[in-house]
Amino acid sequence: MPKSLAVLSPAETAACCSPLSGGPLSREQAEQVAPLLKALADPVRLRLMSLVASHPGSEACVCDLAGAFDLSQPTISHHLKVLHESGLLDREKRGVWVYYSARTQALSSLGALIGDPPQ
Amino acid sequence: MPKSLAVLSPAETAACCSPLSGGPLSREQAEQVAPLLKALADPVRLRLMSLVASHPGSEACVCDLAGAFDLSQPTISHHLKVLHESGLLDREKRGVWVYYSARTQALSSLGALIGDPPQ
DNA sequence: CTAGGACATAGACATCTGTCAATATAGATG
DNA sequence: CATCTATATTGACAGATGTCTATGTCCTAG
Repeated sequence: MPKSLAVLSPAETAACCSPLSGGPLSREQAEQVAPLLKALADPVRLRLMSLVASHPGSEACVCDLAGAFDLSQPTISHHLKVLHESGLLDREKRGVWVYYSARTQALSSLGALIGDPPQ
Repeated sequence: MPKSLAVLSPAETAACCSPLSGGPLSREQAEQVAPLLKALADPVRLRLMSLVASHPGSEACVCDLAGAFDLSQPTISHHLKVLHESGLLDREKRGVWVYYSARTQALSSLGALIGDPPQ
């Protein structure tokens, strides 16, 4: 049975209920889920998510991430902001550093919506 | 163990191997997967995919789909083309009608990459 | 062969997106 | 306070994207 949505973030409520082949998505559902996919649908953001998610504790400082790309610091900051605002990354400041952590529940809900078989 | 990729379509090879939190994606991997997500990352295309995937036989004629949207026929045709070219929909002409069918294996590989736990 | 219907393509246009350089903010340190 | 370092914000700009109208293609029916 579907669990209660009351305590879930937007990212989770958007993707928790009905796999793609389990029935037509409503316009409202589609408009909730699409921004999450859009946030992931960029090679840089995909790599950022995978870098964060595969770090110990599923969290990483910006300084751990930026070096992996041939992009300016503001560009990395921009992509992290997109992922954060979509609800896929959490953000926490510690001293001078900012740590981003993966919302693994949002990711798995999203994966389930896209890929899980009907039942 | 990872299955052989030799017989899989681009859509499947892109998403078959390594869940997001299982290790950093390479640039090449990210550049293969991102276009699939981009194809799905639009509310209209999400609904099209779910409409096709939940039709009997996971296939539907354009004429079954267009009525569900308040958009012009060329716009629907455009979105179906995007989904087809990304490898998420197959396309088959039968007489006057064109049937699109969901590549469920591509969908589930993609879902697994995004959402599955590390092991 | 001609006409009609189903779908695709072409071209136009406004909006969105990814990137950068420049600048701002804010915490740590001297 | 003055400076340094880590990160964010701003503004600009080229290119991608979603939508439409107009038109083309291809099959089927008379």
